[in-house]
Amino acid sequence: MAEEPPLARAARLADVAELAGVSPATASRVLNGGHRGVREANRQRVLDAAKQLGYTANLAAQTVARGRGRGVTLLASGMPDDYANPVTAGVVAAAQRRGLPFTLISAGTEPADLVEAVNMARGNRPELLMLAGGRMADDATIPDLVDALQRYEDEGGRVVLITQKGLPFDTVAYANRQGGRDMAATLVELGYRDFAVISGLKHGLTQRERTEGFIDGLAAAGITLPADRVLIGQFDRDAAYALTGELLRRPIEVDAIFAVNDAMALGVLTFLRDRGETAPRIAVAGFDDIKALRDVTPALTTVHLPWESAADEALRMGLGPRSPEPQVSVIEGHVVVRESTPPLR
Amino acid sequence: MAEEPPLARAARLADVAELAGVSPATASRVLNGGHRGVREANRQRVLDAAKQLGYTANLAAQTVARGRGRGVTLLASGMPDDYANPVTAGVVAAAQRRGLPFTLISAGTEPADLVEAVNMARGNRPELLMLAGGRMADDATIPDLVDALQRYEDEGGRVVLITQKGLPFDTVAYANRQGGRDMAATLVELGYRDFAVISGLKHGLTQRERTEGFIDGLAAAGITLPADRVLIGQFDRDAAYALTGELLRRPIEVDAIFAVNDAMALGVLTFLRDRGETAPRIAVAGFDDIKALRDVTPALTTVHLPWESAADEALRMGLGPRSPEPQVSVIEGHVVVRESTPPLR
DNA sequence: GTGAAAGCGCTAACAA
DNA sequence: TTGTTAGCGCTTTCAC
Repeated sequence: MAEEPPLARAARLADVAELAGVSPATASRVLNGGHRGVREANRQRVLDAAKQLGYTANLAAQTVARGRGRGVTLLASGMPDDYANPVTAGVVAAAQRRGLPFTLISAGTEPADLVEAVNMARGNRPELLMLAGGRMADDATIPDLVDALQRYEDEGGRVVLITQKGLPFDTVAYANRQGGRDMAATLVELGYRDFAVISGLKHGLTQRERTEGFIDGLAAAGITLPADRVLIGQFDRDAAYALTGELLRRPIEVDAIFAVNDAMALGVLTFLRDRGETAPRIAVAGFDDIKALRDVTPALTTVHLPWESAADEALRMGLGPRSPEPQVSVIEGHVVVRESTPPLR
Repeated sequence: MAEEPPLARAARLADVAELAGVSPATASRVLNGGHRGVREANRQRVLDAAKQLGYTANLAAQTVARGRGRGVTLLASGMPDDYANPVTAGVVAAAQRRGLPFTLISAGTEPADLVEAVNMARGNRPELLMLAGGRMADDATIPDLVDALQRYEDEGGRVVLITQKGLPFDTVAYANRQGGRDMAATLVELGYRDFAVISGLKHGLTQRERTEGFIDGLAAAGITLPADRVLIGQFDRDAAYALTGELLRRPIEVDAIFAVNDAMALGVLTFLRDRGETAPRIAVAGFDDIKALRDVTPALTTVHLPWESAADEALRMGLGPRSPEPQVSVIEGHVVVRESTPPLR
């Protein structure tokens, strides 16, 4: 039985310095500071001492001393859902590639939660604060949000928005309207004529743009989509499932359904399957091209979005020099046709 | 044009105190410290001042002053994959429920990465450090890992392992062996006789236990599984896809395949579908019951694991008083029979 | 190249 | 109830 060390304390920089026989300043220089001038001999002793003591820099102390923490904090609204949030995955990967400490803060779903989460994130003083997630067009908390973020930038932090177009910060946005339009053109070309759209909450910007783009695209092909063909619910699979049922109960012809995201498309697909394949098979298209759906049958026609490069772009923006005007980088997707929308006839 | 404030600084506690006309100590008491005795009048003034200044506590400074940070840090090895890591999701949710700041650190896939990540996490001095992810039985870095974690506990931090059974720390483990055994019993009962197992890396503890449990279960039913019926590859979908092809190329009878996790089962399912449904349909079973697969066809028979409550249990352990001996909490799953394993005949 | 010393923003004894 | 005073561990001028 070894003596139980009753209450060890973490080794501090001072301990390392002492053991190495140098000053804290020197130890700091070799352990953290840019590899400036420290004589090789001392350098080695410090390194040895650090290893021997199992020294780990106290990041909090560094943050205090330096005035700003290292790393990226991603604020994602809502919980990580089952269809792995591709944005989060992309950012984690991108941050990892650059060796940046990554912190995920997930805010609740209420708009006010976001503001609160931003303030909490501010507390950590990360060098880059990224916000991801949809936003409501009529959100009353936007001024507060902008205010909090603005404050953060004024304090020297950086802010990058992903998906949150229209706010005065560097932004990576997806070409939602364009994608919707392209999808419409594609489906028309495949021979479909009677459409319905399964969309999310009325005021959500993302779904709204995708829906509008789709309608535009149909219009360009000479097709008018009656307003009652756009069904609205939550932005998720279950809502889509329910909405599809509602849609098919109506006495109308539908040969293709466009869901504004893949999760919802999955709901549609599942509903269609559950009710049994009746003769007139209905085509389904989504938006996002999330990987978790690649094994679904039938394979889903959707708008592919390059998540990884989008995340990379966001980091590039946020880590680069700050530009006087907010930059907006629009990421374009492209339609991928798969089995869920077979050519008609 | 408003004057550009050239270089604002974040409001500090001292600023708030000054504006409120009280001492920093008092301000600290109302803003952070337990709601102790502060005269209501002062209390209000501090609150007002804070709001007016847009004050956010500098968490790093608090951590330094208090000697320990608040919140939970989850160290997940590997990247968040497409089949949303259920452990991560569970912990995020559980932490959120308790209002605990949550940080996710994702380590690389090499064992050595884990150790490094632990040291990095130590730097943040979180009150609770959780490790999730599989572990190799023959991992040479285990002593280093244990050492780093031990150190952390000695310094006053808490460590909880999820899934990493067998290390001297509080642990939440899954009843892998049991689940495998139950699955075997279930399949036999359904009438299956000729089995194959698609498993992951030979030295992975999780997959090994599940495989052994399955074999035990078969044995208990009087069935011996030839060693060559256990195919081994990576712990993921793609490997399973390839292994299934390899398996079916052999001149043997197989009427059911047990994959050691759902992601792999998905690979099996997809391969089976891709090659076209030939007459003798092969049953498939998985393990985990991840939600992302709930819409797969045929619905997957699998071992359900209660992720949410497991995460809750982990937090409960880690946040509660430290017990002299490491606690191990075993979470049991149960077999859920779905369409992928129809009763034979 | 190296060290002394002054902070960074906050908390917590201890007095008052 | 409130303020004073030391720190917490680290970085960073600024001399030497």
